[in-house]
Amino acid sequence: MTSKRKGRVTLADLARAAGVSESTASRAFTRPDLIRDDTVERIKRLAIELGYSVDPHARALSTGRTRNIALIVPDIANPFFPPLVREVEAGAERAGYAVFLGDSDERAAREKVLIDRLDMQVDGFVLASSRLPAEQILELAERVPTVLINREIEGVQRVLVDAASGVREAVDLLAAMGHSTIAYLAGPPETWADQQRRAAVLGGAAAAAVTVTVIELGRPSYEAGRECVGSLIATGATAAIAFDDVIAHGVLAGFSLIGLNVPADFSVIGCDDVLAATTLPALTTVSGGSAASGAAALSTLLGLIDGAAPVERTALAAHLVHRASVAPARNIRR
Amino acid sequence: MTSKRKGRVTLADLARAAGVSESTASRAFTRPDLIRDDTVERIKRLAIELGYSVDPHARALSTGRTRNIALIVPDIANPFFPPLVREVEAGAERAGYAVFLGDSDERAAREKVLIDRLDMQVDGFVLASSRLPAEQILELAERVPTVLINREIEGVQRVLVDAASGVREAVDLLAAMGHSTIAYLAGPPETWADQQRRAAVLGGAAAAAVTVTVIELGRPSYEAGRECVGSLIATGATAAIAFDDVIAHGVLAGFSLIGLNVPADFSVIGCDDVLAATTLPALTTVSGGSAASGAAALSTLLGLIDGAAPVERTALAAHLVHRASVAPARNIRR
DNA sequence: TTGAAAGCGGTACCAT
DNA sequence: ATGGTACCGCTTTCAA
Repeated sequence: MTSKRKGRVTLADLARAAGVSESTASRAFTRPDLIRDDTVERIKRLAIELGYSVDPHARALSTGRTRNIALIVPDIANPFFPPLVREVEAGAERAGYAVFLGDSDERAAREKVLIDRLDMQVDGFVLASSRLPAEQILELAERVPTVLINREIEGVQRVLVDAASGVREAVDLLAAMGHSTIAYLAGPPETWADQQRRAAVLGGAAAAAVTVTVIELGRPSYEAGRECVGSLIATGATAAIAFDDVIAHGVLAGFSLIGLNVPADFSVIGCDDVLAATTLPALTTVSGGSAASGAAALSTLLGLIDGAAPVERTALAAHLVHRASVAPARNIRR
Repeated sequence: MTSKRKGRVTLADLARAAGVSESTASRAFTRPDLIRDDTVERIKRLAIELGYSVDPHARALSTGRTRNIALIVPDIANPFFPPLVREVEAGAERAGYAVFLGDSDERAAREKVLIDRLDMQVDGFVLASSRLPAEQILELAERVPTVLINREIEGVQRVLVDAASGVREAVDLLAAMGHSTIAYLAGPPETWADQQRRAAVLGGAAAAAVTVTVIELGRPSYEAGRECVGSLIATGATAAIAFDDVIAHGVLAGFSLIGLNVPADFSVIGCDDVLAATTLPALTTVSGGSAASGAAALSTLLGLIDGAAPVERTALAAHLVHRASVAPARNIRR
């Protein structure tokens, strides 16, 4: 029993100083209603004076509750996540929870390892864009409170950024602008977000009678966007909807590099609205709310932890934000 | 004693199943060298079979070590931090540590609260760009292993991105390009990073005989950068060095908005190199290594935790990365 | 309203 | 090489 850090003040010390039993001292914090007011006050005063604070481990060992939660993201460097993390963080702090952050590097195996390491140390999980197979998530969720962000699994609490409606708007806008051939720059096909957006583009295009070519990009990145411009033009499309803003941003750069003008020569629409108006031209995008999804997931999780049965599925409406990267069609090849 | 989650397998269960004492079962994991090889193997196999895993709280309570660390940042949404977080995260996982993330929202008070909440739950802290008064940091550091990033306090372990040399290069480049009047777009004056960069600009300018005006911007943001362009031009400067890339990016937008061309009409240099070549024009910047500082801080912290006495001060050299936002001077006013 | 004492799940010292 | 057992610091019956 390696004694802990420095001269930590324990509950026993506090109780002795206050001339009460440990039970009473403990209750002064956990069930003050059971203790005489003046006693409570005396103990609390003494606690501050002596610098006492409860040992979370000891408490957790005895209660089984940790007041910690875990947030797992596939890539903290992807601009979609920082605002989400920020909200979870802020909300957790308000509720008196601390948060473990795990970065799975987009790999299911790592995600699993992170979850296992954290499992016993938290009261619940928020899994953002989880890459784990559904069975594993189900198994986890029935054992410990778990909320998914942008992953759809029946029976598991989840918060979904419903980009579909916004993507429809995007397709309709392009159609209205005379774009009869467009492209969808796809994200990781294993993600719910891509599946949903892809379906929305395809569905919307069919309804509006526009032709769409899907270009697979793999890991969504600025470079991938920049480099796909050649094949993009080759499809004969006059406009593109990208899986996310990062890709769209790259596309913007790609066009600029070859001397083509967006939106005059080609229209581009992104998703997520995480770059705000910081691109040139300002990116027209489907705004869903990275931050909002974080906030929603957190409150759902807190509800779950407190034994409530929150809405199992929360859909956050997304809508198209018109900025400057879309204009009427005009054939760029001559 | 609210029993913990579901039917957790405890060490006692495992020991019973293996027909050994708890001591032996425990040692199979912590000191396998003390136990007969076949016994160790049998216990470990059984552990997997039964789904046993040690309870971190119980272990922490008894050993005083948590295998957790805390990372506190002022704003996870500031692009300087995600790569840093990523590195800390990755390194921690490799070493078998989990990481708590705290976002102080640039406020010392919140930072203090976060630290207090996490204090007992971690083996050490990494404080990035801490806003806390030096005494508080010193007090913390002498009680628990602590490493600072971009904060200079004698006696406390720290990792510093030494932008000075890179900033000098920047000033020299501008001078060589004929810019005789430049501006420094300052960051939060209470941060070490700003103090250091400001001094480097001022010092470098004096040495190169160029005039420099400092423009105070407060919280560094894209908007602040975009909006300061007017006053920037009013100073008569023909080039600017910004506290960070985010501000520089805003400045780029500001110029574009009023129809001025960077770098033809005005040269801009950033700091941190977190936007890579994603701006238009690609931003010339002082590259310090957000990621590198995270990695360095983590290994320093692990050293500290293991009782080593690592170098107290690690300076990461920064250098100028030439991209496209700088060109020879040319008076923009006529 | 308060106290005594039995855990919570491990670790590590002291024996054997 | 293994076992017995006293903690680690707190919560929570059960009694008084």
